[in-house]
Amino acid sequence: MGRKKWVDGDGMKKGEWTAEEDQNLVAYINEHGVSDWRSLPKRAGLQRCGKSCRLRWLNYLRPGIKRGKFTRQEEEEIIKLHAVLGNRWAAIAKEMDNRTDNDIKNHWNSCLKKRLLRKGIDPMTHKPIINNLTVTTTNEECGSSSTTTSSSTSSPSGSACLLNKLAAGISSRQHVLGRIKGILLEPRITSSDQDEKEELKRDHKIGGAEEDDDFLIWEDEEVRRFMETDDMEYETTPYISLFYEGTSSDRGKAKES
DNA sequence: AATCATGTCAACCGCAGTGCG
DNA sequence: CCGCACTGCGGTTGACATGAT
Repeated sequence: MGRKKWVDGDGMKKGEWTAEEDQNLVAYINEHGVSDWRSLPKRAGLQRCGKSCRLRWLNYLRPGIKRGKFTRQEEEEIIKLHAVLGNRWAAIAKEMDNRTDNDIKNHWNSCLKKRLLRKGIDPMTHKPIINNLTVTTTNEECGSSSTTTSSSTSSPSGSACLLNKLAAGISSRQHVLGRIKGILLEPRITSSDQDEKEELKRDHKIGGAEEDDDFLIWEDEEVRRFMETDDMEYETTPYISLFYEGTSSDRGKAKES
C-alpha cells in the first residue's frame, strides 16, 4: 500500500518507503537519537526530506507502536476522547496506548465516524441527528451562544457542553441513552471476521422495518423543547459516565435499566 | 470474470505555533 | 517587535485490498 515512489525537483525521494530506507533511518536514530529532522536525512544517507523522515519514524518505525485492528475498548476510548477533545488527534493519541495520531485519525474517518452516522449520531457534535434543524442554544458553561446544525462542527468544549446537556436531559429521553449505548455495545469487528460480516449485515439490512426506525431522528418541536431547558447544570464527567455506562463489564446492568 | 464501490492505510501538503537571533 | 527556520498537527490524497453487483 502507500504511494508510488518518485523524485521531486530537489532530488528528494517521495512516496513509499523501502525496507532499506527504514533500516537506515532506524539505525541512525538508534545510534544518534532524534535531533534536527532537517539535516537528519542527509546524515543518515537518505534522499528524503526531514518531514518525511519524522513522519515515517513517528507513525511507523518508532518502537512500541501498536498497530493493527482497534479493540472495542480502544474504540470506546476514541469516541469518548473525541467527544471532549474534538479532532485533536495528537491529544487523543497521547491518551491512548501507543497508537499514533495518524492511525486514530484514519480509523475515525474510515470507520467510527460512519458507524456513528449510521446510528443517527452526529460524529462532530455527538448529538442525535436532527431533521435538518438548526438548533440555537445558549451555552452558559462556555460563556457563549452557539448555533449548530446536525452537520456542523463546533469547538470541543462546546461539543462537550452540548453533550452534557444531552446527558442532563437523558432522564426524560431514556431511549436516547439506549441508542448511544447500542452503538458501544454492538458486537465488535475485532473478534473475528464472522463478527464483522454479521455487523455489516445488520447495518445494511435491506427492507427491514428496523432499519429506518432505528435512526434516532428527533422531531423539530421535540428538539426545541429539549434545548429550551437551559437552566440545567452540567459537568463534563457526568456526561462521559452516562455515555459509557453499561459498556463492557456493566453491560448486564445497562440492559436492566 | 469483469467492473464498480467502499474500506484501509501510508504518505503528502499546508498551516499554525514556537523558539531564536 | 519582526522575520526566519523548524516542528507538530490536522486535512487530504492516492494506491491497494476487499466486497458487491
